[in-house]
Amino acid sequence: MPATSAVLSVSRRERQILDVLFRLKEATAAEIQIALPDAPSYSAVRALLRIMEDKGHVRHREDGQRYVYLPAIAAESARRSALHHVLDTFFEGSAAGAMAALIDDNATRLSREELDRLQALIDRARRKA
Amino acid sequence: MPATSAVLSVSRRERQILDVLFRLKEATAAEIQIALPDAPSYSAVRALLRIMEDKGHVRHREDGQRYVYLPAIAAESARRSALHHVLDTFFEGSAAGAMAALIDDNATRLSREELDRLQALIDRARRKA
DNA sequence: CACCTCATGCTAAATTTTTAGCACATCTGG
DNA sequence: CCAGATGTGCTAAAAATTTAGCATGAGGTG
Repeated sequence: MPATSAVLSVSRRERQILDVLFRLKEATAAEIQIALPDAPSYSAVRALLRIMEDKGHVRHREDGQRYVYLPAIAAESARRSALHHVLDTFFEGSAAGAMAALIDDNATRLSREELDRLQALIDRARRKA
Repeated sequence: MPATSAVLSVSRRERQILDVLFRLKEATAAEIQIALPDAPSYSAVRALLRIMEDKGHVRHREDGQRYVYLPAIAAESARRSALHHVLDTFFEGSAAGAMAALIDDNATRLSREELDRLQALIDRARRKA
């Protein structure tokens, strides 16, 4: 269930790494290694990160003497892009369709607070419509 | 912005092909080729499809003498999986958060009918909650 | 200071993906 | 019946991804 950026040119591992970074906001190579499915070697992770930095997919800041990596594209836009991709692929572009699926999904479990919040958003959208 | 199945082991092209198949429901190699970003050769597409069929990612039925390919996993579960992946990656698992993002997104544009439909779903969820 | 740990950068090699191109079968139209 | 389109299967090679492992530097400790 890959689902990351609009960048179609990321390899499987790169995609996984990006996913981890978005989830964690930022992470060291070691942390990424742990978070990765069927974890590759530490060395492999570092190599990947270096390559991805070249390509501009990630960047890093130095903390003491180790590197802490961050996604290079704003979480905001990556998120929008990922959502739209799912919409286009599975819901014929319909946001409403996707939301319906989310609400219906048992695993979702919306709390009363969340429902209120959604309610408010819908009311607002209605006024604009 | 890849976003397909839970199968982490798909390559870039395989993922793209799966995306196309989910979007189109089913397609011939030629149709897939056209729909693919920076289209590869026809021959390449067919080879990929054969490999993916081996791996069990797609299957085909015969129409006359050509093959029409379909995703091997139900759109339903692929969809759920893709949505959850996006949720986990970008919204800390919160469906409500994702929905909020969808509603807020200018590109979304919910019609009055859709709003009504969502409203109904929310009401129903509320009763269950 | 000598040593151990934990970083990094790099290169070279293994593995996977991706591609092209042949050989062969079926259908259609002249 | 033959030629041209279109389909398939397959194999081999090119390209890209992914991996391991070495050399090196900084920090901390007995």
